[in-house]
Amino acid sequence: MTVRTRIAPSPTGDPHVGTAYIALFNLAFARQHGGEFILRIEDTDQTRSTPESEQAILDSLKWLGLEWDEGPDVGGAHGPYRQSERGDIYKTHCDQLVESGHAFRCFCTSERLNSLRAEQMANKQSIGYDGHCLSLDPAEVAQRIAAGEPHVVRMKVPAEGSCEVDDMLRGRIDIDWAQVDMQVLMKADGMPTYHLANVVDDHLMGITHVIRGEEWINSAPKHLLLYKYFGWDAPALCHLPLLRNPDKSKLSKRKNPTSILYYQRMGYMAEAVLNYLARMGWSMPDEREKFTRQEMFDNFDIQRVSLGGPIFDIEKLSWLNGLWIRENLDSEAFARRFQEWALNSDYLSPIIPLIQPRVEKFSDVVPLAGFLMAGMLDLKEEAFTHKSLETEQVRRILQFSLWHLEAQRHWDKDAIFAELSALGKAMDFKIRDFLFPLFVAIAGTSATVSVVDSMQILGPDLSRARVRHALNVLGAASKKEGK
RNA sequence: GUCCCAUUCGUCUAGAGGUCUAGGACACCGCCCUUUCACGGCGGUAACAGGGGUUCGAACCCCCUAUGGGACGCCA
Repeated sequence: MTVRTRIAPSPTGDPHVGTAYIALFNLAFARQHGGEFILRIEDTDQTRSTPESEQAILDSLKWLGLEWDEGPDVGGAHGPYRQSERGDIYKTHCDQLVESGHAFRCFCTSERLNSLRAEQMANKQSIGYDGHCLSLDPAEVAQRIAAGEPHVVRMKVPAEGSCEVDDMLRGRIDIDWAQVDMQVLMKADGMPTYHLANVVDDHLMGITHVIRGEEWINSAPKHLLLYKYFGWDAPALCHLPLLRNPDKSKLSKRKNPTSILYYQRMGYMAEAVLNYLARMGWSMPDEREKFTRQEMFDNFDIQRVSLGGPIFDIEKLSWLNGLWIRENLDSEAFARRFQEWALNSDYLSPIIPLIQPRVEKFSDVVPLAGFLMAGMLDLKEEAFTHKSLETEQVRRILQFSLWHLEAQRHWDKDAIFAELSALGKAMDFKIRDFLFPLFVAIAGTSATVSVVDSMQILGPDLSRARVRHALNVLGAASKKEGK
């Protein structure tokens, strides 16, 4: 048995806890059945993954104690096998589908597709490709290809009936073929879409079980149909519930820290984070809350997964982490772990040049740089009083900065500074005034080291969380200055 | 808008027709322990979304409604 999941690196390079969640259940299922677990990085678009973002997610999963098997090299154009020289397996398979009449070439422009969509939206029809190029004359197709006209390849879909999707947890799900779009398989640039790549290399790699997030249920018919077109056996499918924000929407960084790096920086133990993730939608047969990775694997039963989307509750995670710290670490281990967390040279070396010029005694270090080893700061509203800024302006600065920080893709100090200084200028503040609220939000005081350096060191999620916290301390930005 | 998935205390969950006056955990409240705080111990508040069936009997099965979420890209 070979189980796999696919992960997409985040464009910002932040490894998402949802990814770890899915990976954990894949691993548990595979180990429970003595099978392999294959992890593939999926990014045929290549807009998300860079060597750094891929490494970041892999490192985070390792930190959590998750492991995976290599699996065979099937020569895919992407993923960990991107380096492969074995040629384009997707093009070959795609051509095969065109020849067998299961797929067709489509020359429609994106303008036509956009207006089609707009029209369907206006007429309240269901949205999808209208089959415009479905029955083009083969001679014409050949001619247009020869002329170098850009085109894509789309899969054909049955005109009527429905697709039966068998989900390991949900049983049978019927989806009408009318709901299934004639999915693009091969893009105009010659890269496969996720759907094609997914099916082709899963088959080539001998995948027997696919455990993925709930958001894929609707595309399951496309995948199943492709297996059928190729004449291959489809793997068993399992769709796990999605982790949620406290407002029940899909867990997102706008509302929550979602990066594994954040939990690392906050000083959670990997064992506890993994333990907590395991409790999302799953429970031990004896209902105990605290258990190790191995204990989970020994008792794992995927049928015990509950389907309601669980809300990621940081308070309970913290409680669990406290249990781990108190019960599983003796003084020596605690000392070692703490040292690894706070005083390792990777973390410390970028900090030293920042603080060394500003201290007179070693005893100045903790008061000056302690905020770089803290979680949320204990801020008071008074800390934000400034000689020339009104409270309302402080709020606006923090709110706008937060929005910009949330959108920040490359989290390094130069990029952050460029972004903030442009924003400050646009809002017509002097840069030193503009930065003041951010100093307080990030460091608790304005008399400290560079705020953008600090943000880089703290990382995006923790920095954003602190700015968010500062806004909470100041009250909602909309609230009018009355007192 | 169309389709799909879900719905047990505020939150995570146990519960596979009778053992459910629904159990555990987090959070919250109270008491005890304690020079403080935390830890720990004990106790408490708090839920089967609503309505119809099926059945001798329903949290559990079926239908409808409601609510929440997800999907509808040459993203994954």
